[in-house]
Amino acid sequence: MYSFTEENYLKAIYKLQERQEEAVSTNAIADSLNTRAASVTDMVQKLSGKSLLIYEKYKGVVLTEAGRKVAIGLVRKHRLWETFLVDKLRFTWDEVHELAEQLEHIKSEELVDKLDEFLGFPKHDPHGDPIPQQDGKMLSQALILLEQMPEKAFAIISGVVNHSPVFLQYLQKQNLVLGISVEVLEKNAFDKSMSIRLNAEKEIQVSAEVARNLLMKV
Amino acid sequence: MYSFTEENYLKAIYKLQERQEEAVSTNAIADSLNTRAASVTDMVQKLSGKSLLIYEKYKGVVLTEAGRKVAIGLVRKHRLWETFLVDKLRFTWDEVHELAEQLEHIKSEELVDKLDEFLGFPKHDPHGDPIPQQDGKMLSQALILLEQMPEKAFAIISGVVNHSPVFLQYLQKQNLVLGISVEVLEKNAFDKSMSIRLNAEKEIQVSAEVARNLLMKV
DNA sequence: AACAATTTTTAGACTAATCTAAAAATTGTT
DNA sequence: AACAATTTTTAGATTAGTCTAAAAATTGTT
Ligand SMILES: [Mn+2]
Ligand SMILES: [Mn+2]
Ligand SMILES: [Mn+2]
Ligand SMILES: [Mn+2]
Repeated sequence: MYSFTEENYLKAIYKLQERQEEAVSTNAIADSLNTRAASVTDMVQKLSGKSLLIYEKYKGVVLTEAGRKVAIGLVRKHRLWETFLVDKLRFTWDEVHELAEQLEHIKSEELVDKLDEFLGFPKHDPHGDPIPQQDGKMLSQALILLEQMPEKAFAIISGVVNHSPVFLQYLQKQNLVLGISVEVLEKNAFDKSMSIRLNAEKEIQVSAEVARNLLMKV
Repeated sequence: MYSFTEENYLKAIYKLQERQEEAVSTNAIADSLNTRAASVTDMVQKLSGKSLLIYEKYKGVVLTEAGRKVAIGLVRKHRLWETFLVDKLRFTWDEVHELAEQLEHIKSEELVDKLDEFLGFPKHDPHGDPIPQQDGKMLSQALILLEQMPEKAFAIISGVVNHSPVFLQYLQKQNLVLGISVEVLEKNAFDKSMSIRLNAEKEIQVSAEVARNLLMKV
């Protein structure tokens, strides 16, 4: 078993690696974990010794298959717990991330699998992120940003880029939640704000900042 | 907030204090936490500095009201999580203790209260132990041991003294589970074993060891 | 190619929690 | 009351994870 701290490093590296193809830098890891580069160097040397990642001095790190497996297991647990908190305990989607950060470190394969079953094998968490299955696979839909949609196009709100509570609370208040259908009425060339219609009913304005943080399924 | 380790010490001291009136000894704590007396001395000095217990050199420790509150909070979380695992996730009563040992350290008042509500405010955990409420109070029924019951008496199985998985599995197999009504048919003077009837139906034999580990509600 | 800026590593120190071994205090027995 | 046995505390070390400051390597710019 891996320590709480080791697990957090592996998940952070996995998330950084997700976007880019290159090795993950020491500073990038330090930033994402709110720690110092020196601490990161120590830890990646330790994780390298356990064959969870490949580390070359001054070259950054890449997870091994073993490291990736651990990280995906953590993502699976994190997203299942978030789903439990929202679907069963009636937390709102802006309240669950920090709790899931704790719960994802509970050690038990059986627990996570039974939780998965109890929740009805959900495919997505409360933020629209895909939930990895037992075998580590997860379905990734092709989503586009709201800002990329042309006028007159239709799509369904299916995810968020920014996961901050303040953004999620704003979306909730505007009823910009998962599953809502959106029609683009007008794109303002000046400030990139948009007029959109929700569920063929209410018409609202959203800023460019909002438009570039909403993921849509066409 | 208190560390994982501090919490474990507080709960262990609380449990040891429950039975006896006197101060809890260093060795008793060391035994119950599988650690060394020297480590216990260090930690109780630290907890004393935080006013969670009263420590006098060579005299043992007693929890303060603050320390007691923390410990009861942990017991509440432990027993609610056990109830969740059995009632919702379909674990058996012999499987949940170790998992609850992890889950009881998740930090969130709101989570435990919502879990309580989700479970329908249960009064007892899967082993018959009372679940403390938000205010720290818990109802304690007067229970007696099966071995103390006279012949021809009736009572309901309401708790266990020994919580070990092997004992719980044995009880399950014999259908000696919570809620079953028991009639004492005969007490064997030689080996203290007993003949009992379950739910006015099946008749079985239980050893003295079993009889002194089953708690009954008259 | 040389130098400056940035990134990364190393060296050394700190904290929380633990241990062993030895010293000190308490308890039990004669 | 004296001494032995037991319990508890102290002293000093260890491990995981972290930090700051300084050294080393890499990258960017002229
Ligand atoms: Mn999250
Ligand atoms: Mn999420
Ligand atoms: Mn338990
Ligand atoms: Mn229990």
